[in-house]
Amino acid sequence: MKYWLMKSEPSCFSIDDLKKVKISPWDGVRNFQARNFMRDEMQVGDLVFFYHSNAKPSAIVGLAKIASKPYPDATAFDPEDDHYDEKSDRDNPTWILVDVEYIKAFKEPLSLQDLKGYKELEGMELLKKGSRLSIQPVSKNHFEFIKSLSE
DNA sequence: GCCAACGTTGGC
DNA sequence: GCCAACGTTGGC
Repeated sequence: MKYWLMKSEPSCFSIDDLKKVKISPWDGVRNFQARNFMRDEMQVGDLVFFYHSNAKPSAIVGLAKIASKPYPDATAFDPEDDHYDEKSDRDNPTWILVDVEYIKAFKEPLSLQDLKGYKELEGMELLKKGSRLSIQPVSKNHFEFIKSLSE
């Protein structure tokens, strides 16, 4: 069992959107590091913190889980899509994703600012200066600590 | 809207 | 393979 944090701008796709559809492909990722986590390391059943970036405030807002094995991101082949990538080959797709399934939204979002106040979370990728990685592993200790904060 | 940090691209 | 230019992310 691994633990993850996945960022999304709520104006684009929020925890409420995921709640409505229950399960959704995590499409549009165009960063190799983030892709590699989805392609190589995620397992069905892994738990995920859903994070709202560029939000007021930016915060961890809920819990989800990985719900599929990796498969190609269809939006990369759609010229009408914002995330179209003309260099991605259907026979050898560049962009790979997994499905994410809603578990719950936290009663109170855990804001980035608040999270920075806990010494227990020192070293967490999300809290590092200049951290932009949109999909990142979370250690078991950090995951359980944050989950306990949400309860 | 600003800007720091970081990733990607392309000339050489 | 270096690195300048450019684009994107994301906090503030």
